[in-house]
Amino acid sequence: MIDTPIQKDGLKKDRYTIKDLTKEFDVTSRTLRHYEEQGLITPTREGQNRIYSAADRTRIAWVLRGRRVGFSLGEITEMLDLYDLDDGRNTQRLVTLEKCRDRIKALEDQRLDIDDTITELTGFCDLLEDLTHCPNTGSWISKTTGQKPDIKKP
Amino acid sequence: MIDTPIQKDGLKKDRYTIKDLTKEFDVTSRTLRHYEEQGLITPTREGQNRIYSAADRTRIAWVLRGRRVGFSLGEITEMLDLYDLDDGRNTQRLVTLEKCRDRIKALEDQRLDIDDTITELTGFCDLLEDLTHCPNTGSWISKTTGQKPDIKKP
DNA sequence: AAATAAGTTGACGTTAACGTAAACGTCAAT
DNA sequence: ATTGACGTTTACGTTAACGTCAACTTATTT
Repeated sequence: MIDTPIQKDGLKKDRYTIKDLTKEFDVTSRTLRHYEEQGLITPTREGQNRIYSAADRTRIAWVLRGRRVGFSLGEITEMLDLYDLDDGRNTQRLVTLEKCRDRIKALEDQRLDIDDTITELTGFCDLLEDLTHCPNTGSWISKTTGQKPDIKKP
Repeated sequence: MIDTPIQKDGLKKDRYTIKDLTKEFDVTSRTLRHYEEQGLITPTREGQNRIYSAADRTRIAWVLRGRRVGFSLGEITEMLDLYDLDDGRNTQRLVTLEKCRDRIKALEDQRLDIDDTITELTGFCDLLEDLTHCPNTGSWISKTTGQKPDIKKP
């Protein structure tokens, strides 16, 4: 779960300036305005300045997490819209449910890809650790087997 | 592991046309040429036509997997270069090893993000499944608790 | 021979996700 | 009252990762 912000006085914060959030999430203000342009967040105004709510903050966290795992802003919009049960139609609920499941499936596939990549890279690390340079021949050999490794060059 | 291509005659294939690979990976030829322009693959030529080796094919698989998990072509180039132990310097090996570990760390972080997202979406799915529309009030209530759900709107 | 298919090389176009710069408002502190 | 720090809008610029199109060559089929 995305953590709830707690103030020093122990209250949940419900007011954030743009600076607060750029610092917290390490993004530029341009980025937050961009998300606003795209309709991903809708901060209120105080005079001319933007004031972000706790809900805005939560959505920003969603967006950034989505970006990190490779989703486009459009896809993230879709995902956030899933939470938006507006009218009371049941078909709408079922469609939302299906989309939601599709998203989960995509994420699970992505997870498999990541696991595979980690496995490959880890294997390569092990190989690298085992390698040592042979000054006689000028090439690499294995510490354990004394043999040349099987490294494929492009 | 990326699977090794086996022909009908049981031999490992070492010659692929561009069509072969576009079909296998479901990408356009433009994409493969783009990867070549970026130096990610270096197919040989037969007359004017490109001929891809098994190594090329393996690299393409890497690139596409990398793309799926959100890496840029530049980052993927880096990752592939990790496999490229050129001269015999040990420092180079150590640098490679470190980069490799960094990549693994990044991938593990990404997996955490994915798991979190899956958890949230799954929780929301459960909530959706439990919901039913109440014709009297015109709003949604829980089948099990009979209460209104806690859906946060933006 | 003519047509069709599949490949090639430029080279310009497109989209997403911001970056960046200009020109201005506002408020507290010096 | 002026200097910063922080905010705003407007709008053009940039980068990555291809798409798209034109104008070929080359091989195969009719």
